[in-house]
Amino acid sequence: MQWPAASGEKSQVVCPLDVPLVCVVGPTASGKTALAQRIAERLNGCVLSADSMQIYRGMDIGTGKIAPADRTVPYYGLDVAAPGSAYSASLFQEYGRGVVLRAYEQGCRPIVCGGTGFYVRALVDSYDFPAGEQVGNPVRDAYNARIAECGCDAVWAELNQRDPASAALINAHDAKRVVRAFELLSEGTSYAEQHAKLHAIGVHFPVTMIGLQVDPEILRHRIDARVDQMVEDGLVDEVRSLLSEGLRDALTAHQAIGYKEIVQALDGAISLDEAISQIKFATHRYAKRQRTWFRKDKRITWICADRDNGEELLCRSLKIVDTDEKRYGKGCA
RNA sequence: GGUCGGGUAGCUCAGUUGGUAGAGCAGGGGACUGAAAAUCCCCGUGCCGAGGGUUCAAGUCCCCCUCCGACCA
Repeated sequence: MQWPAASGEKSQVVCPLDVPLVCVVGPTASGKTALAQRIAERLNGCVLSADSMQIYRGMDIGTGKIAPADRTVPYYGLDVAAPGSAYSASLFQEYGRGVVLRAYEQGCRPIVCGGTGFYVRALVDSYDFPAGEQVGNPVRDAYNARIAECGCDAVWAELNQRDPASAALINAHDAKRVVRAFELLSEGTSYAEQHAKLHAIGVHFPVTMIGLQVDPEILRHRIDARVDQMVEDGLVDEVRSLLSEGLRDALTAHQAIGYKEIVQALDGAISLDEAISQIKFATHRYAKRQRTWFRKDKRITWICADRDNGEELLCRSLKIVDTDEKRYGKGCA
């Protein structure tokens, strides 16, 4: 996997900014939001959340969305979509890039707060998503139905007939990607073709990436405490009210950790205690995947957030931002 | 005190007629171009409670001890 060069290399920059775009990344419960907000306060900026679930209106407690009363700077990327709608990385790319450019125009510095690695990359790197039906894609529906009927392996075998290059890149059990491969074929491209571009991806915005690193054991305890707090704060009621708005049929929102489990508890399939412990375990695994995703991005400067020491984290972050700006400034001159 | 269960991987447990152990969960690692909090791939040595005995060979049979649970007193 190739990663774009450091932000200082201007030649690759498609859409140059005056200064690098600051991104705070890291696993869930690492303290991204608090740090991003503090940085935004200092830099006279705003926060752009890059989070596939906080994007949904009404999903507040379970996604760890910062409460309106606690917001000290303008926020973007929250409550952008209805929970029933299907959002995506490409929609976020379009939205997020608009936010970034508008903010710079207005002299407000956006600070990206990213939990969804794919969204951050779609925003910041030169991903080029092919055109096609975004919602209610008939190809997607058709192949999902086929997989439900014949099993994923059989449908993968069919893909292997039509497009062996793509099939070779996709595991025969990976239903999401098998379906996506057929979608891409219907759009005149292929999974293999798109995948090949990964190795040559450039940067769209120059970035300063700050990663919050927390010892896994400490993070696990923090997650558990946070889940208990969410339940105390009324997660069950939130899910109940989302159900009345059609959460059950929501393609994406229904997959959110903390929501799908509570839905099961409300249905009586599992007890509330079981749901709570499942939410904790699912969140641990999610944090592990986030760690894996961000770990390979060499642009990230990691800072230790084992302890909740906001001032220290802010100082270190501002230093990183400052250093990067100087380097970038030099590159431009 | 007596009877019966049971003590095997961090947890819940499998382990066939004796051939030195294996699942699920948890955990770890990895992949990822329009669902990404999704989806998928890889990773299991543990005094088989302690001690003794039978046997070429014991998690598995016998004895004894110990701990937990249930029942009877």
